[in-house]
Amino acid sequence: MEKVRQPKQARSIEKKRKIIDASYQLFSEVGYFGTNTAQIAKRAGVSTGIVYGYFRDKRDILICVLDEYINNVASPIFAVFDNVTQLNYEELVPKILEEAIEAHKKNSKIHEVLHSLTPVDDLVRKAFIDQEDMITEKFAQKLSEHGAKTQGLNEKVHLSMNVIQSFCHEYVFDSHSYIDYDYMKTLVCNIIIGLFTK
Amino acid sequence: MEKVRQPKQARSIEKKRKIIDASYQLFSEVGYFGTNTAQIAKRAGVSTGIVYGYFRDKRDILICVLDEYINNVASPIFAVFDNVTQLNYEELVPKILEEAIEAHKKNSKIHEVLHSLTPVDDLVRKAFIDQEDMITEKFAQKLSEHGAKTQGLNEKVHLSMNVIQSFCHEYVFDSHSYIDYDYMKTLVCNIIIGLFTK
Amino acid sequence: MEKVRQPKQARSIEKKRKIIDASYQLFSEVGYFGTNTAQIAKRAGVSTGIVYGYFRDKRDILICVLDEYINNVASPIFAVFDNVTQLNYEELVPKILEEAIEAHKKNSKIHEVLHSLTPVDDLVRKAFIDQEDMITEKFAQKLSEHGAKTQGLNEKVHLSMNVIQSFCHEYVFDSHSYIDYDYMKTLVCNIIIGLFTK
Amino acid sequence: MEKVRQPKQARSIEKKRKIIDASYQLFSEVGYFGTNTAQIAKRAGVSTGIVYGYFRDKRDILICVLDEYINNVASPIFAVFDNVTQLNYEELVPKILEEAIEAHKKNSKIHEVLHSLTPVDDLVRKAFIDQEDMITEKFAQKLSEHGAKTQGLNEKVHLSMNVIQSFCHEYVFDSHSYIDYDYMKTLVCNIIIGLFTK
DNA sequence: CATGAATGAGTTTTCATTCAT
DNA sequence: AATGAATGAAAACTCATTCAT
Repeated sequence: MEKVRQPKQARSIEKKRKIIDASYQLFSEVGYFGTNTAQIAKRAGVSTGIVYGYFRDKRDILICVLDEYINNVASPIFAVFDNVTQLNYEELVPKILEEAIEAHKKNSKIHEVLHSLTPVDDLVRKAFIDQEDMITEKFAQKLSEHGAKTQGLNEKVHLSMNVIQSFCHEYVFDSHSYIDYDYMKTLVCNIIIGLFTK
Repeated sequence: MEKVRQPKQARSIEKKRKIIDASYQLFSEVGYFGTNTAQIAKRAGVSTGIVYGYFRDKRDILICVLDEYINNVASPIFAVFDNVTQLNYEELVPKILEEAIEAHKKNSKIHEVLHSLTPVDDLVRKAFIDQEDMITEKFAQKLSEHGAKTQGLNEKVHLSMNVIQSFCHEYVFDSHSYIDYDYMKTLVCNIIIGLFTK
Repeated sequence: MEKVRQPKQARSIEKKRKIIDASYQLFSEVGYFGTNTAQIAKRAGVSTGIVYGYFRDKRDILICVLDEYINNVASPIFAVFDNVTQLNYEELVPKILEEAIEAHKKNSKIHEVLHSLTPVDDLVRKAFIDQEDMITEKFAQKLSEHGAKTQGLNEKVHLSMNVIQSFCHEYVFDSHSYIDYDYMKTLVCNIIIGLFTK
Repeated sequence: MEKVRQPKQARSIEKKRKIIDASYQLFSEVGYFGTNTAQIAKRAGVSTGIVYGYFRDKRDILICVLDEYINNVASPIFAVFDNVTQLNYEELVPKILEEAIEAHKKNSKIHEVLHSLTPVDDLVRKAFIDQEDMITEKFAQKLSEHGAKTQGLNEKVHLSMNVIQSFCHEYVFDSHSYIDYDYMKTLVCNIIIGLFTK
């Protein structure tokens, strides 16, 4: 017996959107545990009751926000891959890095919040692992399609992803005054290019 | 007027220790928001009331757990640096990496939990930034003492730290079946060595 | 101004029926407080809104279910009385008992649920009292028509009804393994026959 | 992990008592579903929070009230049995009936409310069945100890109990103006005496 | 210092009822 | 008449913090 509405009509879809957006914002601002359903409803401009018309419970909202986030981040990255026609690392790597930075700029706060639930919610943990798997797989496939040597491909791709991720985090939060982030950026590019060309 | 006792006597210090240890464990197991003060008191073998004799509030416990964690992680790393007498990267980097992996094995769960609070608690955020600053500074200083070229030293050190951190995370959680983590480890070593020798 | 529709048209009457039937079932299954109006509407195949077109509120549905129940139980009993042509207790009493058992088998669950509301709803309480009054009166009248001595007739009839009721309850729920319910049935018959013939 | 306090100290026991008493009253007055935990706390003169210090949840309170009720009713009945020295039905039956009426006078309201939960809560149902079993067994045993013929003893005892119960209910609620309850009482006595002596 | 019972504001969630369409 | 989304008051329950002992 499914209790949660599967909104078909435009109005309903829009309202579900509003709730997800409100939650997305609030989770970004004050975290999951710092947000209550009343705030979500208020921010979304709906009543507390209707929230439970669209979502089973608060965690269900979290899962939807998570999906949203995964999409937001994955789409632009995949777009980059899709536009690759030939393997010129000197060109490709910086492009991916820029894209990743953009994605981080938009989503870094929610990323932190969602990732923070990883130790405490298995579904969230799994979602992050799956996301990494997907990106790694897609990237590795692209590379081998274009004739990259498969020696340790998965490991190289995955490691590159990690390096990019942690760099983006640094770059976006910009917390260390003694770091020249643009210089760091070239270091990161060189590392990754080196990984695949040597 | 300071309300929170500064325990001088051995018995008091020991009790404060017990509370911190209990919290450390519980936070690791079920997270900060999944732990309540009654559980902490029970695990520590003290009354709920006395917890507030040693700590201003729950967050104050968090801060102490954070300090504890910072020490646990920083000490062995610093110890490695202290034992360095000459700059042989081929030797030094793997040693540091092993040390970092060990530190992660012991502290990965609490690390995740504490780090998860950075988006929501400025003091926690600052503590993590400071920790990174300290490690970076100490490492960079050591390197320049031993005659490393200072060209982009901070950036290289910081980046290395990031790479090591994210690798350790991967290594410890071991979530991706298609990854040969030992091969990845050599990749990481080579990257870092390359960073400082080319 | 009466808000609740008095449905005149066939379709409307049928819809009201469906709602009552759905409620009857649900109340039987999970009780009055365990049933919500959304479930009723769903089971009846109507919208939640229209329920309030036919009923003032949830209690109003309860009252209608109660009426339904009263009819379901009273009709067969009265039918038995109507078929009585001469007073042969040895024949009549077992027949009534069988009829009562049948009525209980069909309605015991809803009976319990509705009766359970007597301490909390005066109208429900009154309905049960009225039902007993009606049955007692009808029965007593029948008996005096056929020349029964009127000495304590009401009391004897009422008591018989009580005995039958509690026995039927036992018989239907069959909760006590050490009881031979068929033997008990003969005891009950004898008691009642004795009541009127000695 | 037991969360609910097992009060050892006088003060605590007394407070648990107060909560049970308040619930007993409120359940009697407005039913289980008509009572909320705030009312219970208020009536008991405690905070809402502490209620959950003594009881797992609202149903746990119900179970305690049920135990209380079972005791209240069972004790005086058992007391009667214990004082029986020889089997003089003409004497014994009226005495038991009087005792049962007294018990009903004190507990009829809560009896109705608790019994009303029978269709909806298996533990409550079981408690009532067990209570009947206990009384039946105790009574039957007493009778056979004193040389009563065992032919259909359980059935006779159980049936007597039912008759007494339903009569007491009638007697206490006194809902039917056309009934002479005292005359009815003699009928009941005669029925039961007849059951065991013929 | 220490206890653990007590507080009560705050949280998630439900549901009878209303209302725009 | 009919729909079903929307409302919001109220419910059960939690927990950081206080306080009488």
